Amino acid sequence: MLTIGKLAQAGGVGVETVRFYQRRNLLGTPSRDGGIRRYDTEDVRRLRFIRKAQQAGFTLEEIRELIALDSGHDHQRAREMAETRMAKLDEQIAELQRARQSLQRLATECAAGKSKSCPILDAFEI
Amino acid sequence: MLTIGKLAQAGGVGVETVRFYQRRNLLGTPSRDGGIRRYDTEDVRRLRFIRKAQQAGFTLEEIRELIALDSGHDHQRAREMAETRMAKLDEQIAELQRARQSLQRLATECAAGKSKSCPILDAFEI
DNA sequence: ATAGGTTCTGTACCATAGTACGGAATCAAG
DNA sequence: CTTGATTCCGTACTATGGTACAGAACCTAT
Repeated sequence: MLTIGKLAQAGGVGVETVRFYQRRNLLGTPSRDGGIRRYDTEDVRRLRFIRKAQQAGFTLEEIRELIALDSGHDHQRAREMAETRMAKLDEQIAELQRARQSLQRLATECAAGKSKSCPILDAFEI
Repeated sequence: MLTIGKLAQAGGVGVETVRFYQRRNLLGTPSRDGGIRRYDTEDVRRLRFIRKAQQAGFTLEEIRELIALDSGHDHQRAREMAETRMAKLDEQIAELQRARQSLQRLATECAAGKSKSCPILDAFEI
């Protein structure tokens, strides 16, 4: 059984973050040993789940739902959530690529120095 | 000369947003007509500049700096900022693509249904 | 036994980019 | 001239994901 500090260390997060996840119901209510929280390896797994899911772009609220699905073994809903998230990721990627392209074009024009004024600054002004 | 409401409308933002930009020094101090702010077409251009630069991924703080550069005609610094932003965009795009790929892999595996448990839920648990 | 590190609780604060609201004053239209 | 919209100011609140702190209690090692 781990104290909050050991759990945080094992999960690569801060102690306050564990307490924060607790408040958000991302971690179950731990057993107490004279007031002090005691965690097990399941909690470590849970903490790592949260970090991996975050990397996949899920919000903490979505992660809370995924955890609930895990208990209910609802594969269907999990697939749906993954697909929704992928669609969002595609949208975000496309948006960033558009931004990147227009910025690239402007920087190139600016480096070419054909116009008197800087196109990076100008371009937005239209 | 425009009132704050007309300026907001012209820039496609809310009145409160204009006041917010004012507080953040993204818009200059407007002239007053008996206490009431009066804006000109330059302010409309400025407002549109802000929105375009936001689309390119700049934060309001960076936009504040770009506006200062515009006054100082500092092309060099503007190019640097564009390049820094592009590098950040590349990083963000790569990160999202990694997230997308691992999610895709998981969803495909889940649909295939070879394993008893859902790989979307499992995969994070390792 | 005592010092220093952890943990407990609750609340407040950080950044980011706004949005909302109360109450007073003023402006425009009928 | 009155009604309704707009503007003023300051402050507080939203969402997201934490981070910090105060003051007390407790745990561990010397």
